[in-house]
Order: sequence, then structure tokens, then C-alpha cells
Amino acid sequence: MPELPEVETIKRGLNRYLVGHKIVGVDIRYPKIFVGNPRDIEDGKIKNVRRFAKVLSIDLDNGYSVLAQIKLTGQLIYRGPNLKETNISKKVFGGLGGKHTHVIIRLDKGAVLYYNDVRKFGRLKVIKTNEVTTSGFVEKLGPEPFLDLTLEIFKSIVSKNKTPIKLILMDQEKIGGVGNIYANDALWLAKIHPKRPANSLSPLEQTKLFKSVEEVLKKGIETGGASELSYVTADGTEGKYQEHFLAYGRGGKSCERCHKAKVEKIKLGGRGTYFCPNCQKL
DNA sequence: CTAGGATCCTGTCAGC
DNA sequence: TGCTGACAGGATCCTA
Repeated sequence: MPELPEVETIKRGLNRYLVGHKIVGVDIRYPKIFVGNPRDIEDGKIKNVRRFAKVLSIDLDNGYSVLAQIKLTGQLIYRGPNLKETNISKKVFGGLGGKHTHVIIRLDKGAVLYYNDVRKFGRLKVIKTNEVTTSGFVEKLGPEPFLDLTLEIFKSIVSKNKTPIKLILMDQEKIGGVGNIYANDALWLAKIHPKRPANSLSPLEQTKLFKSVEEVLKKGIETGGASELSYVTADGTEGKYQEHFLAYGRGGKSCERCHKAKVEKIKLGGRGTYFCPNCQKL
């Protein structure tokens, strides 16, 4: 669930809280999640946190970075002097340091960065900073909305593929950062059926979809992301985009735009897919 | 090249 | 009440 807006929100929080802290130790409780040598980051001072699509890179001043791919249920939560907030969302299952806390990064001044992950799909990977952009996943990422995904490039990607448009939007090697929630909502906003072959979109539809993608992502960032499953921000609180869902998760409910049909739920590429059969025709 | 399925995980929920 | 099974889903890997 964490997609571009959620990870961007976490990035902003981590930049606010982590920068300047020194890592003093790493406790690994579930080894599969932590890849690389924890000693490489000990004594390193956090300089900056970057985002590449849905991946974060926590850069240290000693030449190493921690690549964080939180996937479905990973949470990076800071506690320490840079934060006044003490309330933690109940979506932090098990609490901080509980059964779902798999890595604890101890910082100076008594601060802590917790990695929680109910489903254990996420990974924290220690890697040299100058290898971040050439490492497997990051190198393969497609252009990203608001960054290098221009309308021209979007049109060229879309018109070159006959795969259903929703799968193109979610394919990280074609377009970086868009996941299931925002793909569903962008297609609803653009009134395009998720199963439409990408290359069947008219030039007008291409432009409309491009703008819709940017619009829903922007809304996601403004509202701090969608805390539908277990996404929380870096201070452990929830985002609000789930209050603005257009199609995602609205199966069986009346379409908010036409009120003439109920949002349908189907499976596409193994993912829950929501659309209005009246507004989004094949 | 694309399509489809299995895999990793566990909380939640439907059905009996 | 308690058990069982289906389901959710990002990315990867494997087969057809």
C-alpha cells in the first residue's frame, strides 16, 4: 500500500527527525529483513534521506546508506528528542518494540528508529551510497511522476504497450511510484476502464490519465498518505487519504460521480481492481 | 515479449 | 466458541 505519497510523507518526516543523529547500534530480531553488515552503519551520522519511487535511502556520512523497501506493512517510526508527538496509531500493531518490531536502530541522544512489519515483506539493506542508484531495484525504476515522467514520455510508454493500462501504471519498471490505490483512483478520475489495452487510449485520454495520476498523487501527498492497511508516518500517526478514496476499496458502493452504478470489484493481474461500470466503459 | 501463477507473511473475516 | 480456509498485496521468480 505504501506508494509514492506514503513513502514521500515518511521521507519528509525522517528528514525532519533523523538528520544529525548518529547511529550507535543496530538490534536485529528477524535477520531475513536486514541485508548487509550492520557494523557498516554504526558510528555513521545521518546526512539525508532520499526517495526513489517507493524506496527510501537513508544516507550516512561514512559512505554507506540504508535502503528501505517497506512494501505492504513496513513502518519506520522515530522516537526521540526531535519529536514532541507521543501518540502512536493503533495501526502500529504490537506497539514499538513489540512482536512486530524486527529491527531497532539505536541513535545518539537516546533516540530510536523502529522498523515494524506485520507481514515481514519489507527489507532494510546496507549498501554503499555511491551504489544506491545502480543497485538492482533502483536502477530498473521507470520515470517518476513530478520528476522525469513528462507527458511526452507518458504518452510514449502508454502507446507502446497493449497490456491493460492499469498494469502499465503499476509496473515499476515502466513508471515509478504508482501502486494499486492510486492506479485505481487515477483511472476512475480519467474515466478509463482498467482493462483497456494501453495502446487503445486516444491522445486525449492519455493526457487526461497523465493529469489524473498527478492529481491523485498530489492529493495523497497533501493528505499524508493512505492509512488503509498499516501505513503510518515517521512519527507513528496516520495519513488521511483513505477519507478521499475515489474508487479504491469502494466495491459495492454507489459511484460518487454518476450515482447510476455501483463500483465493481474485479481481479486484474492478481490485484483488487475497482471501477464504475457506467463511467469507465471498456 | 507477455501472461499467469506461486512465493513470501499474518491479521482479519466468513463459514461451519 | 473454535477451527479452517480464503483473502489481501509489492515485487520477484518461474513456467508456458
